[in-house]
Amino acid sequence: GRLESAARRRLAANARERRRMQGLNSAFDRLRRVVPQWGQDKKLSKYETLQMALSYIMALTRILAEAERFGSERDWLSVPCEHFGRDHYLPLAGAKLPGEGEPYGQRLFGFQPEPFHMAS
DNA sequence: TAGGCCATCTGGTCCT
DNA sequence: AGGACCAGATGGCCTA
Repeated sequence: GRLESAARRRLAANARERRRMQGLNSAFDRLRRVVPQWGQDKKLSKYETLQMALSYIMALTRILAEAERFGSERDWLSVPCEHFGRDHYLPLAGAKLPGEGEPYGQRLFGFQPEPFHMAS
């Protein structure tokens, strides 16, 4: 009777939770596809995906800010890539970067994992 | 075999 | 009341 109904509700809740997590995971997959994966053969973990998205957004923001400084699009397009230096610009197309051996994330956009701060 | 990452189950809390 | 969200526990799989 009541025990059976409770068990049924628990099972339904489990299924909902499974679906919810699957939705979350498919969102992570979508994010993985738009985040750079420079020569990385195995997929980024969830944590790495979030960190990479953060670094990527910040890098793009930096590039946009640079573009603003150059006024017109024509001026911007004529700027040689070398202008930005290694710290500001990294080649696309999954090229292997110098400094292999280093942890993956640290080669990208100067990515450094930051310790979390506990909310108080 | 230890450590990292993950999926799933579960109970608690909040919201509608 | 029921669903969504969350965090802790647990067990499986993989790699160094």
